[in-house]
Amino acid sequence: MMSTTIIEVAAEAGVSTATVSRVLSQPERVAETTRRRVLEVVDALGYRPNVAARSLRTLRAAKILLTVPDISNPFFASVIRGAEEAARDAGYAVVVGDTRHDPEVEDQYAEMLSRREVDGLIFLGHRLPDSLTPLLERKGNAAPIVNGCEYSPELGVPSVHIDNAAASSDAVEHLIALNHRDIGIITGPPISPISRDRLAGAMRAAERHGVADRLQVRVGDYSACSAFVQASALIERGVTAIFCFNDEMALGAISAASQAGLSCPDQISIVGFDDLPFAPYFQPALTSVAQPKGLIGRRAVELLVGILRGVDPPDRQVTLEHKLVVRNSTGPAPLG
Amino acid sequence: MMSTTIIEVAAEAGVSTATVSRVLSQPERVAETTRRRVLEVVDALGYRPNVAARSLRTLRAAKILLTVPDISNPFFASVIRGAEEAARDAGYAVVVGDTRHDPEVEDQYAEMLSRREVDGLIFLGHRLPDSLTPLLERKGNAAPIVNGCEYSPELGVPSVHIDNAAASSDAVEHLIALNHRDIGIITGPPISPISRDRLAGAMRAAERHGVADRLQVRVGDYSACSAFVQASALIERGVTAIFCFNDEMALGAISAASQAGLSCPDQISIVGFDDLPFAPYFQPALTSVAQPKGLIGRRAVELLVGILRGVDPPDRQVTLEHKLVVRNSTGPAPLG
DNA sequence: TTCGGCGATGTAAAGGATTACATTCACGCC
DNA sequence: GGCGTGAATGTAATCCTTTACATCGCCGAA
Repeated sequence: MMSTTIIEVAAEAGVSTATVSRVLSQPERVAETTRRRVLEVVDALGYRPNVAARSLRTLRAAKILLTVPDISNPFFASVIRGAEEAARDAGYAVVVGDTRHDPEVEDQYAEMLSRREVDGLIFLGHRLPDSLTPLLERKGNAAPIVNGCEYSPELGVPSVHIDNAAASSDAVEHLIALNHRDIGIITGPPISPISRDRLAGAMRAAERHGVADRLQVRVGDYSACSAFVQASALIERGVTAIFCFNDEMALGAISAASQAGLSCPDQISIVGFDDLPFAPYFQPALTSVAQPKGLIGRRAVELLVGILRGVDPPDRQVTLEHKLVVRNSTGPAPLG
Repeated sequence: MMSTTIIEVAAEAGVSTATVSRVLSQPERVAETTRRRVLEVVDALGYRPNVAARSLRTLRAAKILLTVPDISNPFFASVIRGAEEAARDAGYAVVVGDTRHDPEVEDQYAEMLSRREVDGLIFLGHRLPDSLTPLLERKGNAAPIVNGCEYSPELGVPSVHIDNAAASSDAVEHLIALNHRDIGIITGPPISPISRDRLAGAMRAAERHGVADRLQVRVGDYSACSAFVQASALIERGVTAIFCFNDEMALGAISAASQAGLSCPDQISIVGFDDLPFAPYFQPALTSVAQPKGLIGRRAVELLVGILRGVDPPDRQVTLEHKLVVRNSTGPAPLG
């Protein structure tokens, strides 16, 4: 039942536990022959260091917690992958937590940090659990917490994100260039800074072209279902284009358009956000704003690892490039 | 820097560490007044038990590892949610690992079990990492390992799944009832038992109706892209219906049909598998075989927790109900 | 009054790895 | 020959909790 310990390995190899430990964590400090002998015994006995004991002693868990607000959104999957790769490079494992937008669950996960089950936290939502504020105050810039995708300056936490306003502006500019004037927008929940930024960017673009007053804004919740409802309403009010703040909502909007007997892109144009892996396979292929998803994850981890190592990061705010990918769901506005 | 320990709490509250520990883990064994006083101090000092020390002592990590082959597949997201809920009910946290179908990564995650970082493992793929075979041999039925979604009898591991053959058979029966005779199938990788079972079920249904020899089988890899390619080939060979072994591939097939100038469902019918949350929003809304995703996760956890508690599960194989959800991507075979 | 029993609490021994510090030994140089 | 140096290894304290066992009162029964 009880698994082999370092003591048994040491006994079997005829060395002290210290030597065994060194063989495993700082091999260069052990003589070649000894090292080989110890490794043989380790192998023969199937010895695996007990992480609990190790992390008790070292105060390191070698783990990073990554919480996502909705794991069923494939957008986050790519971020997770990028994070895992970077974490592995730095010698950390990633624990993924799905908070389902639930503050209580967020709190539960945050506890893992307080209890030192993980060395740091990357959260992709916009809420920082209350239980972390003491830590944040105590440690200041050294608090091992990083925000990804979203960015709320008031949290005082380093973060990695794109320029959501500019990205959103690009999308609207694209529609305006196609002669659309009556543009509908389906946002995310207003509480999300990401959604606010995107809305601001969209407004700005509309203003630049004098169509701000014709902009029709509707609030969605990032689900296809919510977008279906809102898009139906927008269509009824005569928009010729709809910009959705994520791809899943764009799917709902396309569905609503089809339901209303409008063909996309001939009669209505639809733009999404995130450029999910299967956006090219939607009917029609979706025009969408691409974020460097994997890179966001990677840079967030790098930022966090920097903090954990005690090196002050050059930038506590990292802004990455976005890119509008034009496909078949957008076209010239129908005439008059 | 160092956080508060149980010793400081004990000192502050004027009791022994044993009492503090008991207040936290078996409150009923401590007198009301003492308990209250200790809890106050715990609160005041912001004491959080150190999990490393605890799990070192108790040999329990209170964590379950759940590995998925591809976290970007929303199908798994629902399974993960079900698992998390059940785990929480049982006092466990879930660590999610994305293996990307990579055996090496699977091995790395399996190591977490060997190192006792987690108490048990639920894997949703079809491969059991080699490093676990010793454990499996040693512990036999008591090995804390459960398989979900897939099922390979030869692994000798308990598992939770649907009857994939029957489900697949249902899908083909549906197509045949709509008068389709030239049916194309896009499978998953042949190595996956799930894909083999589904293929067997589809063949059986075709045989029952004497159209087995007209069945055209193509191998996909569960990606929209692979399905696009295979579906294009199938269309060229004149099938009137395509059954894809997941929804993402169905999306690719629809895209291929549209590319080929065929309208779905009028000229070609397409069936998916999994019934993803946004299947209703595809164009056309997708007919798909639904699995009880959340329940799969939940039952897998229950099975695992049973093993961890040492109670022999009533069934080491749990088969759950599937259901064919008919929407607009399937219709009567075109005449002639 | 005495004592068994029981509830509440304390004492101290694990649990397994890391690591500061101590020791040993071989080597080379004066 | 003596001694400093540095590499290789050993000794033992430490990380923080949990828990078996011991202790201490107190109450009720004899």
